[in-house]
Amino acid sequence: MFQGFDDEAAIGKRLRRLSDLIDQDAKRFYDTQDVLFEQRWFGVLNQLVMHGPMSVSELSKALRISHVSVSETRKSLEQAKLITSKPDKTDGRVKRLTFTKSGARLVETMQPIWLALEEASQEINREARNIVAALDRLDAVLTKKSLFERASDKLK
Amino acid sequence: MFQGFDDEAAIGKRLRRLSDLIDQDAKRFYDTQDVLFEQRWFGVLNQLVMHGPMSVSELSKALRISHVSVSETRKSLEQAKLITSKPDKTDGRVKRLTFTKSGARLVETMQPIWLALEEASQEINREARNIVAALDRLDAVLTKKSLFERASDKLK
DNA sequence: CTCATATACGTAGGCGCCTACATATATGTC
DNA sequence: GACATATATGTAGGCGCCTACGTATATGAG
Repeated sequence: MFQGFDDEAAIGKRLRRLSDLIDQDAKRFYDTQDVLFEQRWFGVLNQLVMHGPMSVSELSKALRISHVSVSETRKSLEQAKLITSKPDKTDGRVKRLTFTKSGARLVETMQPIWLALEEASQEINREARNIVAALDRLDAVLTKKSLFERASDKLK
Repeated sequence: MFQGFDDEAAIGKRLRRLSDLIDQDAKRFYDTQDVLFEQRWFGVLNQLVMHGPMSVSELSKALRISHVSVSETRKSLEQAKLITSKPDKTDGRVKRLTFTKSGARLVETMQPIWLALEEASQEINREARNIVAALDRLDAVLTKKSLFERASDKLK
């Protein structure tokens, strides 16, 4: 007969499931605060708050997601009139995203909500005895040698 | 000015990113093995290997994903002629999924590939100093009190 | 036997990421 | 100045999950 594999060891699925749980809870939280907010906006808006205007490419690197995903988020934010794109003065390829007036107002509105989420995350991290450090380790281990390389080695 | 929040503490995003990294690597690995395989099939096929025929609802509970997601995977597996659904003898609502002949053959073909992925996962888990245990802790902490509840408390 | 409630499963539409590809611009070499 | 290569960004289509809703069947109380 065939061997079954321990689902609990399916790390990828567990990461995905926990991520979905957290996203769903954050969404419910936004909903109870009566704010129209797309979760993927947070990363971009947060980066613009911290660093001022940034390009799609810069945001892609800072957020460690593909430039396509950033571009889609930019589009959505522009449609909601929260940010605008301005061409770079010297490089014709680059557009820099910056807040509109209503974007700045939304960020002001979101501050206590984001602070509550941040504090809740810190509490969770403490109770889980530093899940962030564990994710750092996983990140480092996969950077050192990918699952693909490791699995390929096991087949030789 | 507005406060920026530490992206590194955005636990949900980090979980998602690591999950995507692992999924992408697994997909590349399947591609190099010249097998046409959808990643979401693994969980369902693996459960059927371990437990014999199971219903959508049972799989949903075992895999801890929604019954809709299981139903979509069932549809895809049926279209690939790897499983078939049979009505339950006593409960007209229930259909049980079971392997077809080519499904059983695919599982046989996949065994060394899945074993390689499993061994690579165990190696990663060891080097990351028990990421599985850390995910267990996060699971328990969120079960005890959700992000939603914690964030709601912070706003009071 | 009726009816309220619960459960199983399927479809529609959505979310947040991705790869592949295309177009425009920049850079560096010859 | 020409040309090869690199970079920035946008669109198309896809993946794997989700909620909401609808339909069919089961169960238990009265």
